[in-house]
Amino acid sequence: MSALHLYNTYTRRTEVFETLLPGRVGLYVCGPTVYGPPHLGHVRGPVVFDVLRRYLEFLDFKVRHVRNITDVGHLVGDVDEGEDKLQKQARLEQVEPMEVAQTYTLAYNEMIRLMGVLPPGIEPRASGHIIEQIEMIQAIMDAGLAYAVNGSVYFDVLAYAQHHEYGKLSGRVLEDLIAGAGNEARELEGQEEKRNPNDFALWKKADPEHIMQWSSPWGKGYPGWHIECSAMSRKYLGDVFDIHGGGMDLLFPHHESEIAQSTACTGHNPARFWVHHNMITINGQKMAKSLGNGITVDELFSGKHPLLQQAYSPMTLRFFILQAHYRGTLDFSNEALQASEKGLQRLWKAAETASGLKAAAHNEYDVNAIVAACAAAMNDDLNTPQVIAQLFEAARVANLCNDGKLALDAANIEALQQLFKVWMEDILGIRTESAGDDQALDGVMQMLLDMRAKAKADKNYALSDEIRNRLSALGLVIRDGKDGSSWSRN
RNA sequence: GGUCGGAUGGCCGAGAGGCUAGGCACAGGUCUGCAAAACCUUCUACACCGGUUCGAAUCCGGUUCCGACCUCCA
Repeated sequence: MSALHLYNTYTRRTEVFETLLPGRVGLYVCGPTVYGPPHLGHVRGPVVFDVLRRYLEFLDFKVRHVRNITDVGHLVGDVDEGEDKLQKQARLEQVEPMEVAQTYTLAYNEMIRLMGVLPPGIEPRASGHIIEQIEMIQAIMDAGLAYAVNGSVYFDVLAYAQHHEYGKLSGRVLEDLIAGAGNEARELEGQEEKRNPNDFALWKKADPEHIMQWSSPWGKGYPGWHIECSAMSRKYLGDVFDIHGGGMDLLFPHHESEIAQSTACTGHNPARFWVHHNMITINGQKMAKSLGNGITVDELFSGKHPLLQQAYSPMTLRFFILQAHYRGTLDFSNEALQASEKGLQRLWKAAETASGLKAAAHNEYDVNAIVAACAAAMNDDLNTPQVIAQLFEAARVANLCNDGKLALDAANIEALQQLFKVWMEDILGIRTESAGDDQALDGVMQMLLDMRAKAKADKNYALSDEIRNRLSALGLVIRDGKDGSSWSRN
């Protein structure tokens, strides 16, 4: 494909990506609710949309990337009678809600930074945009599509549905929702206040003991979950913007409600493209805190979890995520992670090999064919697995050339080097993790390698083996190559 | 129960009417004091039953199994 195509959940079709304004892209992505340590599932979205953002920038778009932090507003919804998620956690830990939010916001950002995710241009917090949310709620009320009851405000789904489609994004039929509404599962707090069980909260009245609360025209309270994204995306990207992204589990009710809120307020679906990534599963099941099968990112990086056979590096995780298409589920397993780890190392080595290739007078391989294939794959709804397959083809070419089995001229060698730089590093964001940043250690290791080389030259194998074995016991592996030895942490 | 999506070789995962996905593992080879590593080569699969077609993993119908959403969720 010669132009970027994206699957639009709203239309259920793959469409040519066209921007509202020439050369500019407004991209809003739903960020995490920061009430616990980030797990594997939290990290897929940031990586997927980081690659989208990088690719858009590669295509010379100026991207305004907004990713929010939800630090207020989620209702627990079950036995806790609408208690705010953040507040609940805070009570357990005996700290301020904002302290909890800050702790996990920092943890989240640190984890994805390690994975090479570029920071968004704007990272708004829900708690910092209460005024905007109140204004938006007021506008929806002014439009006659929301009502206040006893200090809370609810969105009037039935009134809205008279003039707009409700349920299109998530493929839901309102009649079915109404029919299913009587089910036993719907015992939400405040249900008796609603005109219709499908109405959702825009503003919730807070009890006096509720720590997180703000003044509003309807009394002290706090905003509903869905309104924050509507208010913040509108503030920074306008009434209508190009791409709204998030996980598929947010389709309903979150994104459906966002569309309803924005439409009620501005008359428009806020996003031209709705892009959703699929879930990470473990043994075929969604990873979720409530299911107790979550592995935190920190546990993955340290290897400290019963399900983990070893630690996996941040780039291994990134590579693992990108080896699957973003709209498919991705099943976690040690075997799969280990396969990614090895494949990634092969790519890195090949990139290094490519940087040292010597040009031949004639040429036997057209590297630009690989480049074209990479572009076609990305344009086809971000098919990163195919881009990676092309990178492995490039690795093969680099290795063959290095072995003298394939001739490349200067132009093609240059193209090959650029291929790794542009497609692997810049666009997929896969960068080398340096084995040791410790210069002293590097120096010591080089000294030992030199001494061992001398021992080998003297056929003193007892000594050379001792050096290798003792380093191995320390977790430092020596590999003998054709052009000398190298080392790495196991 | 409703809505939607899946079932691909030992594992992970692309593709989508005829043409190699790719990675990992396995096997063979090159290299090597030994070992490891690295590199090259190889391995031909699409849940089941019907149908459409010159031709189906890919389209249609049915069956079985799995998952997601419908309630907070990346």
